[in-house]
Amino acid sequence: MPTLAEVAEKAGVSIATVSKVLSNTPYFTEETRRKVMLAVDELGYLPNLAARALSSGKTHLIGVVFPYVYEGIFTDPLVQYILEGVEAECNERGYNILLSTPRLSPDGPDENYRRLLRSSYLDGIVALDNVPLSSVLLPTLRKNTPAVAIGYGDHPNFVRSDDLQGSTALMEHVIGLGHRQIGILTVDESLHYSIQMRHLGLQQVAEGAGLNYARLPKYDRGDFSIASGMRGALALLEQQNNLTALVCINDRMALGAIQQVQNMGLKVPDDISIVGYDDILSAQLFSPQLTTIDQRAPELGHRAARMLFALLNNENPDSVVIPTQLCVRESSAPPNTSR
Amino acid sequence: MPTLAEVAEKAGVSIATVSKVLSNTPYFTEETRRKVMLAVDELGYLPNLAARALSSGKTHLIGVVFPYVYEGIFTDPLVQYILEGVEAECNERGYNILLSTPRLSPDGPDENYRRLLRSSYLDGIVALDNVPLSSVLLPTLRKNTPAVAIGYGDHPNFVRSDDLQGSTALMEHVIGLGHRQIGILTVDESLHYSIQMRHLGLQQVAEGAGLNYARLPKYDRGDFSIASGMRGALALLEQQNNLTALVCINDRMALGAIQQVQNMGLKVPDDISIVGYDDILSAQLFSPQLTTIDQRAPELGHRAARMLFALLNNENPDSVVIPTQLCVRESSAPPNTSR
DNA sequence: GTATAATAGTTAAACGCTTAACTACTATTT
DNA sequence: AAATAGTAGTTAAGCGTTTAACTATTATAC
Repeated sequence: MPTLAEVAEKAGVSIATVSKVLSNTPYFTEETRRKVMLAVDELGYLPNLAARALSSGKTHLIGVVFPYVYEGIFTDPLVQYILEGVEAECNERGYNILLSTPRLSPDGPDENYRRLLRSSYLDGIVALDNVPLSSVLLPTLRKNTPAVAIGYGDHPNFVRSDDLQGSTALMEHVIGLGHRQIGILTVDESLHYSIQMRHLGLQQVAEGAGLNYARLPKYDRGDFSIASGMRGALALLEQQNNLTALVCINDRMALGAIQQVQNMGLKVPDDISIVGYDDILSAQLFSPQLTTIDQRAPELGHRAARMLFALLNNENPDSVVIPTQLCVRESSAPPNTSR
Repeated sequence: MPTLAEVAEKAGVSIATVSKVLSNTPYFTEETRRKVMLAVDELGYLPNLAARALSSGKTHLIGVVFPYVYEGIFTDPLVQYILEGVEAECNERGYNILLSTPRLSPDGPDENYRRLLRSSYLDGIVALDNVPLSSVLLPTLRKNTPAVAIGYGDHPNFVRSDDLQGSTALMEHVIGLGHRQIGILTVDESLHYSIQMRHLGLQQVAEGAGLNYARLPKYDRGDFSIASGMRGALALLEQQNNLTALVCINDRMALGAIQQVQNMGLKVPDDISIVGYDDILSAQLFSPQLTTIDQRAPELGHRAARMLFALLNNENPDSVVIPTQLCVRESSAPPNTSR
């Protein structure tokens, strides 16, 4: 690979001149600029990014961090959409994405990740930070790396979906339809801040309607999977067979629940309403189409990236809470009073 | 951030000694090693990756390249599974992933990407290379960057799914059920090598069964989307209403086709069989469950990454063709002779 | 008892770029 | 006419590592 020195020699100028011409510094004649560019073209010169990074302290590399808290994180629609959004913003600005998926433990993220964070290799970081187990962003604060958290991690710059508003809207929809015998399918909330917020929304609305939330039939040993949705629906209906609605903490569990109750000979929504959260692709394809909450995940990625670039620009962007959208489809209806 | 020099001073040895101790070179006393490690711990030293990259020429960064040929590539299940597989292998070895999504044009990939490739910033590259429009790997050959292609791009090291075998199995299944009035829903094959191979498999089996493949009703203006599957099914059935089977080039179009024929009052598979290709998540959730081909995409990612590490290790790995698996589910059945 | 090999460390060059500090010349102001 | 400001380019230091080449000491062989 040709270096600046070779370009400089070919163009008959100094190394510094070439460097400055390439970075568009003023004070050069058209003639010099032309000579340099010609030499660059002829040699096919491209800057060595490592050298540039060492010298300038800028890598044009953005770390995008998804803690690896369960198998197959890239098949998580939230992760996909965030990536989509961040990629678009970075591409537009000529930044590259370094994808990092640290393994978490109570002691914090793994060694490799900590090394990366403090290696001066990343100009900035966007991290999905929703896991109480350990924050992936704590170390950035110490080193003053610009960073944006997506979620509820304790960080000055964040973007998050309004889980409270979303779950409130979802529960209001269910209760507004007239349901009172409601089962909840969820996961261990200690794993996820956003899940805690969703629970809070469900609880507030339930109690506003005079229901004792703590007493509602609840299955909380799910793991977001379809299979666990099936198990959960089975468990709840065996426990109390007059339930008229199941509220699920995510779409995949809701889809599992629908399959399970259909297998048991019940009709959705005639015999039982089932609602989810996320609005994944399958939610619209499934029959019946799933009533759910669209959390506008691509927007999370876009906003987080734009916020990060504002930080890199020494601006002072405001944190953002993005409202969700209730999608009423076929899987929810008023309770069947004849049952 | 502390540097080697500071560690060296604190430990009372030279910079070179610290560097060598850290990279586990032999010939040091236990005493020296201990002193160095102590200083490293006390200062919280972490190597500057840019400096290391410049000096050693190794970045421990693997480029993972997905050409951005359509909106929302990260929601493509093939991309997800490949990423999943590559990530697992890289994480195990302490390598990081640089995610690159070049925009393609007939002149080749975009400027940014070409710059990246030749910047000495990547130790190796795994690229999804299936688009005849332009190869994303051509430039790597010139620079001797170790690279593995996933797909049919013209490259000495590749991993690919056996699309010919997969489409052969799919068509044999349909014809084996007794179908002869078969419609094809597909996309413009000039866009994708793998699609060309799938067509070839369909054609060979069809002609082996005495059908004139060129004469089969065909809709080839799809774009992989559900919506285009609906349009395609409508177009074919309007053209010829005695079709007993639709073979779709991917699952999303198949799901669209099923919805469309159901809207038209037909039953799947009683009135018409519909099969897809890919085995996406929704394929198993949809009702009826979709008969399709599982191309074992995660395996593609794993194998490609392992192949790349073999190259980095100066070994000479063989290219791989991975067989697919036919998944027979509910959406296909023998033709209804009463129609 | 000397040559050879192994061990334990140091010195200094190199990687390729950016940029502060400097020189030299020309144009403008007072 | 001298001082100042603007333009056009060069010199050289510095970024933080790695590593070849070197020195010095100790152990082993014959």
